[in-house]
Amino acid sequence: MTAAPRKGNRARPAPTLEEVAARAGVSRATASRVLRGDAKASDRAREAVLAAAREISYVPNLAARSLVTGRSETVAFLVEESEERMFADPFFLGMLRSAQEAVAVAGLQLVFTVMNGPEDQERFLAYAAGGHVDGVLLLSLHGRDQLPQRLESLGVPTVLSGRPLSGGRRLWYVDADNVGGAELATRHLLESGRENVATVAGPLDMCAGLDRLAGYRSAVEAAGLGYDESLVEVGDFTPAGGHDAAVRLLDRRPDVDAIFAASDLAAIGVVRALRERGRTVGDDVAVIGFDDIPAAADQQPPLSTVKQPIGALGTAMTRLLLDRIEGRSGLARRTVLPVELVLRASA
Amino acid sequence: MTAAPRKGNRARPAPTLEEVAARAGVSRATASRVLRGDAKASDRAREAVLAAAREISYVPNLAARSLVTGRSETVAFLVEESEERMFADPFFLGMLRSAQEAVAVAGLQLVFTVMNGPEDQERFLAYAAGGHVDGVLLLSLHGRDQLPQRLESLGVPTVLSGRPLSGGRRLWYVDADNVGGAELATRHLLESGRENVATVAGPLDMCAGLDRLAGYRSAVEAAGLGYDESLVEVGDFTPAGGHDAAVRLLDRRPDVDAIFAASDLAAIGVVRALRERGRTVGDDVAVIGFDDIPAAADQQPPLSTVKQPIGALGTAMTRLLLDRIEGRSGLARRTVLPVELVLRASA
DNA sequence: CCCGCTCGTGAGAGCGCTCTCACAACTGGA
DNA sequence: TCCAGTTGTGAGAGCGCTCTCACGAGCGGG
Repeated sequence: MTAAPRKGNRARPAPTLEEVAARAGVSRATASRVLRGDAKASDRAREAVLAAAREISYVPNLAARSLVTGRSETVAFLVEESEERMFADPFFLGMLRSAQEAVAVAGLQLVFTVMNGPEDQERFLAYAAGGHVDGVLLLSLHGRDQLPQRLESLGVPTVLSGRPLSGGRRLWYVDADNVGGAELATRHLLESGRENVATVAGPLDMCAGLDRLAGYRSAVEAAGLGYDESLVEVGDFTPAGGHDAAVRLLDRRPDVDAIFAASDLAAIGVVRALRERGRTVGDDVAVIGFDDIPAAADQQPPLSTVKQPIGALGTAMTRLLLDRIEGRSGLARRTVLPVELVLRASA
Repeated sequence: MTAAPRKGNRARPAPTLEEVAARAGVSRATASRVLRGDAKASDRAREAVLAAAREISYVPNLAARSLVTGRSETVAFLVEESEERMFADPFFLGMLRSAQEAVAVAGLQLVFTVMNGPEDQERFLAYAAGGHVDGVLLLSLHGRDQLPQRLESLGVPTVLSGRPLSGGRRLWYVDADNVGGAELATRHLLESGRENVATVAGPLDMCAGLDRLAGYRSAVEAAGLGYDESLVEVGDFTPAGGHDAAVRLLDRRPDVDAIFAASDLAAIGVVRALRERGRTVGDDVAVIGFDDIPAAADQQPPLSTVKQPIGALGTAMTRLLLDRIEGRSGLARRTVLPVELVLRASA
């Protein structure tokens, strides 16, 4: 480490509350009260303090405040994905956007972190538990990762996007109705006369992947068809993963006439694979995705999909976290938002 | 304010350095030295402290550390745009991504803020000057906004994306060669035999808009053609703005046979307007954009453009800011990265 | 054997704020 | 007139850490 100057390159040290108080002719306590907007302060004192603060461009030192209040007025938005995936997936971006908006409305700040490996996790844990954030919004938890449990046990309130694979009873989360949405899509395909309705599932180490597969299965069985494993191919939530899964699926079952893909991104890959095989999307093979990302409507043909309320999801997560931080009681640990089927030309 | 519990919902108060020291049988000073990785500490002390810390799950309180070091190990990524624009523009997203990566590599955290109005600005100023961030990356500064100057004067090192309209001598920034890129594009259009080369300029309250217009003008004049205002229409960096500007342009000058748009997003709007008028893009009217966002290559026809090194821009900004924070000397206040012409079917 | 080292250590002074507590200065009802 | 209640204020004790400084132990060279 070089001999870095403290506190930026500021010419003189930042003014302190002490100086404001002295200038206003009151005590530190009174100055603090006024500056925090505490009701009990005389008008005379208030004006003097405010004027003094303005005159010397006083800005309260947040670290000092934080030290005593135990609050940082900051929450973290943490994504367990590569930067690549984070920025390629409109779902994550939509969540980031709505979380950022909701946090700003509440007057807090958002720390945005992308987590790639275990060492990132340790670093983040130290950061969060160190008191630089009041809570964590956690997206894309994989497998049985114990991160949320560890955060909670260190006293950091955490809200997940999506039901976790383990610890679902004790953790807090907001989710879309993945099972219901997958049922909706699959049932529609079945009812529109398709005979061999396949699915390109999402990653099975994530609850969204499992739930959407469960919804598919449930709809198939409800139609009295029996669950046929040869119609199920596991992919992931990316176009490449969807494409490859569709290729494997078509090799095995060329008679497929409908595919429910576990995400729109995967569906885009599925459509590409179908084209490569000379199949017509919509007509020959119906395709339904999941998410309703903006690009879905721009596909050729426009992609039918299960619309997730992405903005509402992000807002709900953030509100829940903020309410927990505020110590509000009577909050539900789990919130499940409804989804809806959006039919376009692809199905 | 409700009576919120301090420090989350933690059962017992977080362990302090004091407790680690007691458990390890050393002083607070020694424990601190070990935990910070300070060289001078005996192996015996080191092991004892590390073991004690592990046993009681000690995590240093960052607010306390911050209070004495004056550093927060956090930088802000601030965009002066609406959430809408921030998330619709791949340029901003690319900058966010590369900044986030570079900051993480350095072991710091990123606070992500979108600023919509003047009151947001005041709030951010208080936050930044309050010591919760060590520096600011500022994007999309409009007009003669004095925010960077104010930040600097409060001791917060700031690095801008793009040369500011005012204060360019004293502020720090990283920019692409906007003038050169616009010249490149315009010259190419001229040299490929186009006679009425128009431009849909960017917003003129931003340096990128002005510089790209200046580059266009310089190329036109270098070709001995004289600057014709009827071939210039001001738009903004959005598809809608580009579309509307192109419509006005085509109304006025139906003889236009080439358009240089100040951004790819604007170019997409221009192409749409051209189509609506029954003009063929590439053939009838050549179009070149600016930025080389991923969507440029996916357009029909693929869009020629001036490629900005978005990732390198974000990385350079971040490195510069971190170097300033570290107090490194001999840093250049301005960095201008080269651009290149990418030719596709649209020109 | 003593001097001047280096090296690890601990005591203690803050960093700038909030918050509790005690107190003085007023109120108004008996 | 007195006493309870209210209201604004200041003194002072931390919050948990880092960092300076002084000190004692250990060392080799004169």
